[in-house]
Amino acid sequence: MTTDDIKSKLIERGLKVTPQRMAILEAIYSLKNHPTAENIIDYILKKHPNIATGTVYKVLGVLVENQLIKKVTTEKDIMRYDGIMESHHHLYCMESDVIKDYVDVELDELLQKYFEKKNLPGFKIEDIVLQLKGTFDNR
Amino acid sequence: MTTDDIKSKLIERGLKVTPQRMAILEAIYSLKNHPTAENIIDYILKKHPNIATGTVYKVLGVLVENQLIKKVTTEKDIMRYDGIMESHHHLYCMESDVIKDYVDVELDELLQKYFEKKNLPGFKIEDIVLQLKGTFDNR
DNA sequence: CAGTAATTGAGAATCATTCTCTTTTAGGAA
DNA sequence: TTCCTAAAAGAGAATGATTCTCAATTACTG
Repeated sequence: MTTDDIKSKLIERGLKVTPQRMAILEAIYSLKNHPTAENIIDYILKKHPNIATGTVYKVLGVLVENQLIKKVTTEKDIMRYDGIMESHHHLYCMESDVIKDYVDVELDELLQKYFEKKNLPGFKIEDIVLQLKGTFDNR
Repeated sequence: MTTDDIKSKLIERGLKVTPQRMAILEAIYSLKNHPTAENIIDYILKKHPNIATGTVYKVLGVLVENQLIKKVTTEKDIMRYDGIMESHHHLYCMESDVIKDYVDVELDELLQKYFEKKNLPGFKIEDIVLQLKGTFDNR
């Protein structure tokens, strides 16, 4: 993911390209494990000492609205963010709060077929998120 | 769900039976739509004008730890609570924040079988929660 | 019914997030 | 390129959910 790639993503959505938005997107792509706003701020401060906390939250909101990133919720009351927009699920470790991406095309197809047959009356599904809660055995 | 039923649940878990815990559990069972702590406090204040906010949060934490209730997360940063412990999923309406329970034994079996075969290396699944995000058509 | 550890109340403290308002800036137009 | 304007960012106060502290109260044990 180059700087130009990131810039293109913003332009595609009709968003102005600002250094702050570039830096925040770059941070989300670099930081693994679904960073919190705080993680992102810490990361960015190295290169942009003057970025305001409020700006980070504002930009994150804009990026979510424009579907460049996703919010990820856990049972902790801190929001986390995910830069991967392809369909995937999450393995959530309740002990360590680690969230691992879980891509499973076969499962997605299975679920899609299942819900095509079993129509949910009055509800239009837009996204199916499977949260697999558990613990990582080994390290 | 009678008062005695609720009391039994507390005793089963080895928890002391206090009026506050009784009232909070009763509130969660009565309030539909996965109440927030605030919803619960409002509900309880009618009968228990002196209950402290902090107590409600503390009790909610204890009830979650003891598996009498579950936390439910949405993209809003307010925690919601669920008194139904049987396996079920959620239809989450992104427009109205309504959360409807979705019980589907067939789906649970399908998922269970699927993950029995497809072993996830290094991860022990304890709970599978499907969040179906979308919108309710009518109403 | 007394003793004790657990629980609660009251309110301050914390911490993530939002808001307000002023200043700055990106990007289109001249 | 330079100008213009709406959009974005900065600074820091405000908000609001949740947690913490500590003294007073209470549920259960014996």
